[in-house]
Amino acid sequence: MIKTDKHTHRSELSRGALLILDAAESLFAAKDFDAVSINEIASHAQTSKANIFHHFKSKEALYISVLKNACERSVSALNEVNSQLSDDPLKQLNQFFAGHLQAILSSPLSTRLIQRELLENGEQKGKLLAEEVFSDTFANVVRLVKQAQDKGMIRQGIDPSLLAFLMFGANVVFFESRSVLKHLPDVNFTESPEEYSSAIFDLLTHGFK
Amino acid sequence: MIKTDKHTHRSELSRGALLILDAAESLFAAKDFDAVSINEIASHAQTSKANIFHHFKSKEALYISVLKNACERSVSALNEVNSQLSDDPLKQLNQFFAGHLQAILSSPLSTRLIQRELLENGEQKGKLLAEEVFSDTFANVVRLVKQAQDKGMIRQGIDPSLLAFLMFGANVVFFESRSVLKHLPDVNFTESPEEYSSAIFDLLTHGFK
DNA sequence: GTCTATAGGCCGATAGAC
DNA sequence: GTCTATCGGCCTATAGAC
Repeated sequence: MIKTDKHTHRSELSRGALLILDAAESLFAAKDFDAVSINEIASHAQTSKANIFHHFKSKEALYISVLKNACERSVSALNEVNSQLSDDPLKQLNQFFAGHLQAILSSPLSTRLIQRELLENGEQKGKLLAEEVFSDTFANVVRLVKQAQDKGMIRQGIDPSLLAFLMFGANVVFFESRSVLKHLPDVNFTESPEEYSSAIFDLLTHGFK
Repeated sequence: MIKTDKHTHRSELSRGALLILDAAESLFAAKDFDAVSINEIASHAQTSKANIFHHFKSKEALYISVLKNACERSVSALNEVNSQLSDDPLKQLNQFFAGHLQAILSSPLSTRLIQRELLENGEQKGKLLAEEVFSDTFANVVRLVKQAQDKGMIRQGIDPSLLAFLMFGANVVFFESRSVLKHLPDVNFTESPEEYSSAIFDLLTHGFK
């Protein structure tokens, strides 16, 4: 766990602090840590700079609160996806894959925050992110793959973690690349995540051969 | 083209300027634009702050020089990969895929720079990046897929650009995720890009079924 | 809890000597 | 081309009134 002496969960924060947290989230999601000033957050939250330092002991502490919140929201969104699955392991996999992409796209702020954290601080905080954010969901998908494998619906030669990784990866890359994808000729799937999901899943299922 | 009144190609730069450029590249690759100060670049290049402003008209101009250089190096590395291919379209695809991952991993500085540029400025500069960096290489791979499709080696239902995208994406995500991947249990492919390449290509070829 | 005012530091960029 | 010295500005963070 990250250690912070102040409250970090939304439920423990006062109303004023929540406004600050939300303003900070949208700004930290849009721009790098250093590119966001406390003044800017203050004016977005319609309060004063000093008041931010009253609620959060430093700029970094505020950032960490924002990040933890985003991680929690992200994890719980994925748990929700995980809880609404059918019985057929293959269908489960398909549903999870589509749901994951939807979750990513419907909370672009959290996604961007985590993505940047991975890019800038991955080498230091990779372990933390692995354990607190990705581990459970990833393990669940790996388990799904293994179940399907046991029932003969996925061939034995497949490495479950590799398939799981590629499924997550396909979604993440879609999110990351949209801004450039839409300017490439002959790319038709940018505007339709559902089509993308089902086309990728079909490709992974049957291969291109 | 980005317009810059100063020289931006390495060959046009003096020795002093090159030292600055290299120092700047390693720092800009490691940290965000705002997190790198001219003072820091100066001390890494063993020169003075003022001298940097003598060679580059602003911090941003220096950053753009660094970025353009990285893009050019990245493009030419991929062209090299593209030029060493066999006749069989499918083998070509496989070779390109493996070569692309190798190229990414062997120039992590350029890769990180471009990745960050996409993350931070993708919405504005997505078109520029698409046209100047990704377009040609992407088109080449799409063409490879179509050739293989014409020869019946890839089934007709496959969208060539989708397959090409997933191949690039699989490599990019591998690069991005290594710092967290290596902390996930049951993931064995992190340390071996070659294994990863061939396993993914096999998965894409035959599917998991 | 919220404010104004300000401390103290580092920033990008410039002037001008050599 | 390279340097030292310096400017004006914005930054995080704090002091202290209300």
